[in-house]
Amino acid sequence: MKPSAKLHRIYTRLLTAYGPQRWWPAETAFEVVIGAYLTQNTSWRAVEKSIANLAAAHCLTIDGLRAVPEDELRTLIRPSGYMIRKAAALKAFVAMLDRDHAGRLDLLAAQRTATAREALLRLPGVGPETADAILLYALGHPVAVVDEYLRRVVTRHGMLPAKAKYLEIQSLALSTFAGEPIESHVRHHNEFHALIVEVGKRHCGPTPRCAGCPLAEKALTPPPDAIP
DNA sequence: TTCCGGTCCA
DNA sequence: TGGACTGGAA
Repeated sequence: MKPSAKLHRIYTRLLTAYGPQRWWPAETAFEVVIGAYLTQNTSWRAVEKSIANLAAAHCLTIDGLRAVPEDELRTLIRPSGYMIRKAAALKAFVAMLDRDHAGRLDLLAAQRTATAREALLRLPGVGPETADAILLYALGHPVAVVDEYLRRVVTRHGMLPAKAKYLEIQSLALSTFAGEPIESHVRHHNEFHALIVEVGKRHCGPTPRCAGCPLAEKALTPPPDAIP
């Protein structure tokens, strides 16, 4: 089976097993941006604590984040770790919005996908995954988010070699929905990444735990007599 | 100790 | 390509 077809099968199987994930868990697009920074190599549970701190301090908005002193911002986001570089990175994001987009997230979102992605990648603390997460979940652009979980799934299931790069994996993920209507791509990529994270947390950690995984090969490839 | 919904730099 | 970065939970 072609890798893109196999990945599509994985998508439908995860959707059946887990149901829609309703991502990204946030009230506003800007809160998505903050969460995307804070969750870098950090559990979402820890991020929720920081988000609660920021909400209480009215720092979940652009104006709030611009106004808060950086040392106070560090204290607020302490639960999710890397407080020094993440505080500086969040300040740099607001500075970029102010300098290039009149302090408005929607004007950044209005840029072409490639243009917005380059602008994001120029920022400190934004690598390819954070850039794509912001593009997809905060700005509504149809891009695939590649994380360590997806890398494990596609390599462990033999769709790509173990040394596959970010762009190779992203290219595979993009091709998975190439046959779907263009207007559905954002929705599919949204759901797909969320489902990959879920199966990753449950089964595809550094050491795989395949027992009960909806993607276990037996479950993924049913015997011929089970196919109508 | 290991692991987090990674990024950066030598 | 390997380590440092940060704090907290299991």
